[in-house]
Amino acid sequence: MFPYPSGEGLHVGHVRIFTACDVMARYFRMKTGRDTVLSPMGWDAFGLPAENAAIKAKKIPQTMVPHNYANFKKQMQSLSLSFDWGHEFATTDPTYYAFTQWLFLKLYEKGLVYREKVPINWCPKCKTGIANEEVLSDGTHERCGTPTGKKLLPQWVMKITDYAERLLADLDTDISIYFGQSENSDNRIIRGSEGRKGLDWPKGILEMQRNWIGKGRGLSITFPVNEIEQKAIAWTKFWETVYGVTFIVIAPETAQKWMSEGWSAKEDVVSYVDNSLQKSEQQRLEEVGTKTGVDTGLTVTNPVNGARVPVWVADYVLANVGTGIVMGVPAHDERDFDFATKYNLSKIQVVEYDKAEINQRVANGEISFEGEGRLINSGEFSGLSAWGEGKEKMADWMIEQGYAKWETTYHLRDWVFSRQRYWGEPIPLVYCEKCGDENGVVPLTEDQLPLTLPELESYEPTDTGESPLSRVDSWVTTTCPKCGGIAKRETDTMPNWAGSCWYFLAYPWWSSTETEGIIKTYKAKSKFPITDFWKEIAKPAIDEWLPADWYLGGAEHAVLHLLYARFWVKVFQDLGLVDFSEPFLRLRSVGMVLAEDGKKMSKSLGNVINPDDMVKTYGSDATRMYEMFMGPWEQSIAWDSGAISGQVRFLERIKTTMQQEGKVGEKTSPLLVAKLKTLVERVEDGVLNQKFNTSIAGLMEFVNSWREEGQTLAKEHLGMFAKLLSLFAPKSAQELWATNSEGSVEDQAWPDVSKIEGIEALMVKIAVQVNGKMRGIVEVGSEKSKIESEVALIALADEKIKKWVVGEVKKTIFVPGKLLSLVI
RNA sequence: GCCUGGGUGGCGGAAUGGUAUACGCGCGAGUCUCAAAAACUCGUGACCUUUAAAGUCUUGAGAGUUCGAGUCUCUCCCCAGGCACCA
Repeated sequence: MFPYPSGEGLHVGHVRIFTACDVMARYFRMKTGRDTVLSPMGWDAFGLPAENAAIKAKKIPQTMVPHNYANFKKQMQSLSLSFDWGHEFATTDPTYYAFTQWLFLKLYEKGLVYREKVPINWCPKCKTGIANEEVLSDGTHERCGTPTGKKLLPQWVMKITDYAERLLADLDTDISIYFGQSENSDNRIIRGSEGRKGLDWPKGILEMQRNWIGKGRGLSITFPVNEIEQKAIAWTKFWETVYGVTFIVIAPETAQKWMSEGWSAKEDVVSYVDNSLQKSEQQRLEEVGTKTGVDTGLTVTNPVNGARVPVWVADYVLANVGTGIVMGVPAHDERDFDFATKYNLSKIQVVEYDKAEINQRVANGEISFEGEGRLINSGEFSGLSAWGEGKEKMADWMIEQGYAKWETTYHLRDWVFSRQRYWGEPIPLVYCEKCGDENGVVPLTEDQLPLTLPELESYEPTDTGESPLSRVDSWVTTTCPKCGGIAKRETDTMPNWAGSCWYFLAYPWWSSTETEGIIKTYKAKSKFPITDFWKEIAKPAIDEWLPADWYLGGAEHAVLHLLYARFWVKVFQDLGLVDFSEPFLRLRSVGMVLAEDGKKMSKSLGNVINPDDMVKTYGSDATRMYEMFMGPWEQSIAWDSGAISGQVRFLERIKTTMQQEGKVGEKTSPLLVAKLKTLVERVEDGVLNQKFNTSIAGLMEFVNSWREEGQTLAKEHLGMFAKLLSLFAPKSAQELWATNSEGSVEDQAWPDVSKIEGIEALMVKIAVQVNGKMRGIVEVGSEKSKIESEVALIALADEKIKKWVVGEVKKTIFVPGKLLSLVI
């Protein structure tokens, strides 16, 4: 995942992610060939943090942002991160965002972007509307931590809900279909992913996406309202309790809708609804648990038994869950129980439980209970099992009778896409009174892209929800692309997710030196420059490289970037712009690097570790090694400034050992031949499973063995070791390589284990157990170690073991070359 | 409440059902030095024991499967992250 280049520079957390990327890239280049690897880097540079920092510094982001990413790049290079810099770009480059705008227009033309005046999440500090995904569960804005509110504003919204089902179902995409598609497929290593169903992503992130999409299958049951022309359609997964409905609750939003459709509600209902709708997200969250509501005076008829029950309005019913109307079944739902108890509404038990105590308390109206039991008070269904036959038969019957129908609901809401801020891609739409659509909108044509962001001296956001761009008359006033008359530009900008929704599609064909020029030539010769460019240049490169085999980054994007990018890719697939439905086949999420005190690193706590200082003090190799060694890569871990000295010592020891008399020679000692073979596999295994700490431990063990008295390494094998080391410590490895060989170690092929020649150690240690307990170790020749009778003979002759073998050996278990277990 | 990870020495952690505590940090002793640092060597889970040998115990708790369990099964406890008035 490309970083957001803040003014503070690289964080040690970035170093952890990008070193891992680098280690893997270096490994694959050696293993499968330089031309099989694309390991690019770019800058996600639009958006709030950069803009806020620029405002604070009284500068313009256009000059500040390039300065920031130049610094990031310098830091990355000082860490020997071997990205393919020829493909570098920033999302803020006009040539880049011409494509972002073009892709936006593609979505627009497909009818997936609509304008609506809706109450949206509003951050009062950043003074902009934000998406649902950007509001944390405590109601604060994920960027700045400010409590958000609601604001009614006309917004551009993306219909991500149209793709809800595919976003959910494709999590189970068989990714093996993608291995084997590209030209480089023969070389792609899919170890660890074979036979896997679904995206090879961390379980937790898959689960978070499933929860966020929140598919629910249930019944919509229609309760006709007696007093006015409305139907209360309640959605439920627990329709088997429908005979227990003693009231209906509607959300304030639903009440408002009914009022707008002609219901003249009582004064207290109107004020309750007004009041609730004004509550901020924060307030509503604080009030969870204390339920309030008002009797509307309306009643509905329960279709299943003709019972008339009252309709209440209460804000514990959420408008965006199901239909915004729920059945009140206080005997079998905790929330309904609380509400009914508070307002003295009746309770009817419709499920009887096995546990007498629970059953009695439900019958007495003392508690609610949800669980499997037998239906009672449920007409012809009484006596059937509540979650089995009863549930099934009741559904069939209600549908047959026309009381209910199946309905699948999703938690996912459409994506609010406009931002009332300056530092984002301008939305390429204009308003023309003459030829606009129902909203007055005309899209720009692609030869007019990029629509560049004007440079402004003052671009502070406003409290009114007006974009800063709206203050720039000269920019806002334009001509209509259709009729040529006077038109006004859209002044909202895109969220910073826009650029990151497709950047991975740009890497394969982007050239930091050539793309701008090529686009110019396309513009000169074609009315559809971007479309033609995509077809002729971008698409073939995308076909060759994507989807991405490995995607490494932080878990904080689980339902933000990772959801949005999947959505766009699916749309692009439908538009024929790409040929795949999932952008990232294998995702790995890095653990956080915490400060030494175990807290999050932050300027205000003064506990930040700066990678530049580490490089200066210990060197880039030791810094990289330490970050890869400090713990399992996917796990959060606190920085330990003492422990990095271990890496410095290790790198130093390699050099001093090499200089010692007799350590490098013509032949490798038998012990080291065997160890080198396992080391190659161990390093490889650690890299492919992101267990870099074990790879490094292996390298250390090998050096420890080499340092033992009498152990010699042949020049050839020392070179092999240098190759392994080069993944983690490229500079030290190159020094080592250069002592005996020409060229650059990173250009070499990965060692082939089967070609490691030399005599291996002859003696093998076999563990001996008696009745399952370890009782000794015997050394036998490697040939004999594979033969049970030979090992048993030696073991039983061993004094230490013999004394535990009292009586007859009833059974032996033998693992060739490893273990002998005797059962007495 | 639900979901997903975890729980192993003083610390970070390692271990296809087969020698638990690899590797590193720290700590202790020693070598070198006038001295210190660095470097190097040795030691370092607990108990018993003057020491050693030998032994016993030990991977959150308890049970089970197995010749053999950190690893598999069940019950429970705790920690971290995510979701949640989701009907």
